[in-house]
Amino acid sequence: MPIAEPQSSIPDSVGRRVAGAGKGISLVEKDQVAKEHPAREDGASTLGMKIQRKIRLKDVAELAGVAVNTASTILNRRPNSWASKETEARVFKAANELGYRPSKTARALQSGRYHSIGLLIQDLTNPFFSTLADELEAAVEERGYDLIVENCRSSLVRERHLFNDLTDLEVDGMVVWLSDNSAFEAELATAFKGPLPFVALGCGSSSLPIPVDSVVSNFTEGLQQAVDAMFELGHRRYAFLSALAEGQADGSRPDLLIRMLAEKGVPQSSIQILRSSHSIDSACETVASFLKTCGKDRPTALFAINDLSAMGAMRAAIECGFSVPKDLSIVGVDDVPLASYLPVTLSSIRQRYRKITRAAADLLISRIEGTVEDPSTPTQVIFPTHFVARESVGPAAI
Amino acid sequence: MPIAEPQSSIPDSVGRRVAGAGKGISLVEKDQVAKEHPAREDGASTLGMKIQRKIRLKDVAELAGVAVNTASTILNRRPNSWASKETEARVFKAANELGYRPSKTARALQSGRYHSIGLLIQDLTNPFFSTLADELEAAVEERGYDLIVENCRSSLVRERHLFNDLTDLEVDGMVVWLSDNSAFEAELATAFKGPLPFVALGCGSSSLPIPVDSVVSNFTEGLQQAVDAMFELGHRRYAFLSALAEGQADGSRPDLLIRMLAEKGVPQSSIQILRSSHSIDSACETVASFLKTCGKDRPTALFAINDLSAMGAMRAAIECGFSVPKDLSIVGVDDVPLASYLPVTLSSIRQRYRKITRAAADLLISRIEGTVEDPSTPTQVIFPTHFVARESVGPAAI
DNA sequence: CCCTTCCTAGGTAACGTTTCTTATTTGTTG
DNA sequence: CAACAAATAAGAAACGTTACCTAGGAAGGG
Repeated sequence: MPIAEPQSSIPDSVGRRVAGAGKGISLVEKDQVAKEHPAREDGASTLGMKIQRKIRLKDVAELAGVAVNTASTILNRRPNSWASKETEARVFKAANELGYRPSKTARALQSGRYHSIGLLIQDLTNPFFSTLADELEAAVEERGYDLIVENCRSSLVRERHLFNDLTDLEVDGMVVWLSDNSAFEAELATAFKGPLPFVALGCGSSSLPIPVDSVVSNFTEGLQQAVDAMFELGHRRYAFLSALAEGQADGSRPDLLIRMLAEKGVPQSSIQILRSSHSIDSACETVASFLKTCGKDRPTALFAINDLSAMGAMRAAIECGFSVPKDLSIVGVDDVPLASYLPVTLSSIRQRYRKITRAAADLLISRIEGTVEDPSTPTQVIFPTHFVARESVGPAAI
Repeated sequence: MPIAEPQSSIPDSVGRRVAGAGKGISLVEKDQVAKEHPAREDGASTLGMKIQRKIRLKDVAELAGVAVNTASTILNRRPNSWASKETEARVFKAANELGYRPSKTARALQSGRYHSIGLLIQDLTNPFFSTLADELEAAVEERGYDLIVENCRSSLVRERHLFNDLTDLEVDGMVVWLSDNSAFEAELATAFKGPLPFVALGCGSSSLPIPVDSVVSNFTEGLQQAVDAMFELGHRRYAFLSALAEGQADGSRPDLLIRMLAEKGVPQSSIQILRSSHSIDSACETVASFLKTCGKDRPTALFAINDLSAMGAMRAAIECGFSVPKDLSIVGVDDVPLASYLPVTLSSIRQRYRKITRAAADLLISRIEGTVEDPSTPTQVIFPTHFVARESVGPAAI
């Protein structure tokens, strides 16, 4: 509700729709009044009913008997809002009576500010990203911004396209979760120097930092906890369900796992790297066909690159006649809300959605509003991750 | 890529970023050139690097040696695009050299068209809605529109607020999936007469039709199939996990179930109506506390209002020590993609996402573009639903 | 009593497009 | 050979805001 007088609240919003009917100002009836301006006939709804012309600031100003800029100043409560109390009241009254709603478009065109921020994600149907979007929306809305979701729908070319045309998206800033920050190293650096503020999100390991504003989860800690726990449970043969290509996720993750397991004396030959795309069906297929062919030294534990893949893997295991966790323990990444509600609850490496989105919103908005101390150096925020054990892990079968 | 000459494709998009550097037109360096116009200094990135002023159509026109409107006409390939071949070529060349990107905002302000449509949904974190959004986005994008997701985040007041301020959202049309179409009857009717085209989505039963453009799933068929199947499996005591209030979902669903079961001789006293909010945790709690207290004539089958609730219910059953489907069979609604990948795959009443979203997009866009035969009468599209049996249902335990 | 200063406004020019109307050339026809 | 139509282009006015600058009157100080 942009229009609200300090003291009194505005009339109910349904009332606004029909207000002004008696004023002869904003309604066009049949078509007797219509000729004063060749008003866009809106095509639809041309049968005997009133169609309402857009109410402009000018209409409000006229009704209140002031100039448009005066009305603008008052309605926007600009600093140095000099207007007298009575004028102010007249303007608010007129605005409410007419049901004035400012045009965001005109505002944006003039001011260059959009009051919205964009979020670039891989795949909205992945619960991880939809949760992220949901949280981020809440975070930016608190601060007066709308969220525009840019969904790549799992297409890498769409991702690159959207990222390169970032300034086409008319927003004040962007939050981006790329499939692989290191694959976008050059573009990230370029974009950081560009006019559009943005924050890169991601799930990083020691290969960090990337030289742009960013909020990342430190994957190392959570993975270490998971590895410790799995080793403790007796697992000695592992599978890692990774992305299709190196480029489709933080490429260091498999290496990280290999290194951690090596420290415990697990040879690399006991670690199977599986690759699938990020969709659940692809994960399921990949794991199923692996389980059917891997013979006697089948892994007893599987790490998946995210929870969605982990779910696919779990399904594959079950379909192949294995029981989770008795025959195969499974660990995901993200800890999506759903993980703890599956029929076999999923163990996962938790990312702090809420914290990540709040931090990203804070960082981005301070960048947008110019309240950042040293604009030339990137700010990096890192949040820890940790392992959450649930039903999907158990002791290794001998 | 809005700017592309019919024959030749545009230069690579990274190149565009720095193109024009030698022309002395669009770049401001250090701050020697900067005084000709008090250009918005973009706060960020003020250290010795070039910041690029937005390239306007005017710049393109100047470089090409034509008037702005000429450039506009050419770049937009307007019908009656009279311009001579050479002029056209000059304009395209200039646009590509400068990396011109039209301002959507200015375009929208002038033309009143936004080239985007909005989608109003309850809860983006519900896989049903995120899938719907994903599909709808694909559908409208094919037809040249962007999708703007308006997420109510499960807040009914937000829903009503957003719906009432529909015209505030600057889009060419809306697709809305309300929590309960019948609760919005008056608003829907009003909005249908309003200037903004919209299509109502929903899951209806015989209480349809609603008198606005709409695309609905006929819930009756799928439910009938499910009821038949469950009865066949021997189930005689049922639970229905419904929305918190009548107003939070199609209110006729419980009645429908009761009626169908009555036809089979199942008395209403054998049907427990449970109520929870639409979140998975709420569903889980509700069902868990019900199962803990329901004593000996515990239902053997549960219908949930949607798949998310069904998952919550399944988890509740498991946590209470029951096995699905041995002790309790569970049926959801929606058939979200995830349903068939759960460790215990979920039986569900399938809605045709793809068809629904395509139909909604077609209908809405024909409305927007004025290609609808009789604009005053609403069009209604109904798709069938059907029952998909999976692991979560089985024969009733005696 | 006049010159400043505050208070309260209004005027006008942007913002970057599209659209409507007008003007110039060139070629064609009666 | 004049008049008229295409063809090609430009001019100017919108679209609905906000931003910057100027102006009138009242109060106050010298």
